[in-house]
Amino acid sequence: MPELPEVQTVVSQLEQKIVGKKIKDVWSDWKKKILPSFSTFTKQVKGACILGTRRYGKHIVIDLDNEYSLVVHLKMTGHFLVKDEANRTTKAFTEDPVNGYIHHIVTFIDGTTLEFSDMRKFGWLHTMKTEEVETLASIVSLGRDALSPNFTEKYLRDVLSGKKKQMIGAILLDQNIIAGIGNIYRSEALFLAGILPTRRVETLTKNEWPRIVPAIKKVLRQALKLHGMSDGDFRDTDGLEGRFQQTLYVYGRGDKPCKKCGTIIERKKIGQRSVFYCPHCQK
DNA sequence: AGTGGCTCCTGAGCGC
DNA sequence: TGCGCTCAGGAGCCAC
Repeated sequence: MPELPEVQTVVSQLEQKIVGKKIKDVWSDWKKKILPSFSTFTKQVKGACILGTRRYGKHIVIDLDNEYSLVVHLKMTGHFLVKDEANRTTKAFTEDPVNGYIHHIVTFIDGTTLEFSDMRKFGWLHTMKTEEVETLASIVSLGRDALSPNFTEKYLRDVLSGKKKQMIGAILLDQNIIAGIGNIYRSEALFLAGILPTRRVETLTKNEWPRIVPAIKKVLRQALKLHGMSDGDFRDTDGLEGRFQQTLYVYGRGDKPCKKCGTIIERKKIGQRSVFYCPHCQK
């Protein structure tokens, strides 16, 4: 569920909230998702201070001042909560069931905690030398970041020149081509671009090509502004929902009328994932 | 090269 | 009421 806008929301909030803090202790009740091991993790982070945060596609990187870094993937339902004396008992933390699946906790010496809630336990944390972060397999293989200036129509055309038979809907999900898009924003971006997800790359016209990259950037920027979307499980570090779901045109709207033309939105599977599209607005 | 299926995991929603 | 089924989904992996 967390895609680029949600992950960037978390990275920005962590930058504001935990940089400079010193780690006192760590705890986990789901150690199999801490790599390379919980004991290594403990040794490498205890006593270190947070230097800063970064994002690679959907990966979160938390750099420490001891030459180690913590790389995190939220996968589907993972999210970070930052709790302190002042906010620990807010309703978002105590009453929202989505925030109640805490499996990992980092405690700072000032009493603040960085907690990782993850209902489905797919998310992972991986400690390594800071200099090794960019060599991690799932990071080194990433395509250009969807919001980076170097993600351009030319880049997309070049990288897709060897993938003419693939469906554009599958392309948008491929992190090794474009980093950051997930199942929600691929449907939304293709709606904005007016292109059916099932279209093969080789059939895209000269009028359609220039619409793809701007549509992707537009939908991601809009979502980022609203702290992402939380139809399901995403929460920001305050435990609060994003607001983008109110602006969805097609995702999750199967059998409902298109907000632009009234045609019934259809749903289909590409791979194992649902894509939603308007058969009238998208060609 | 391009698909399809399985896996990790849990909760929601459904049919009976 | 409660059981069992299916689905949701990021991404790696394997098979055809």
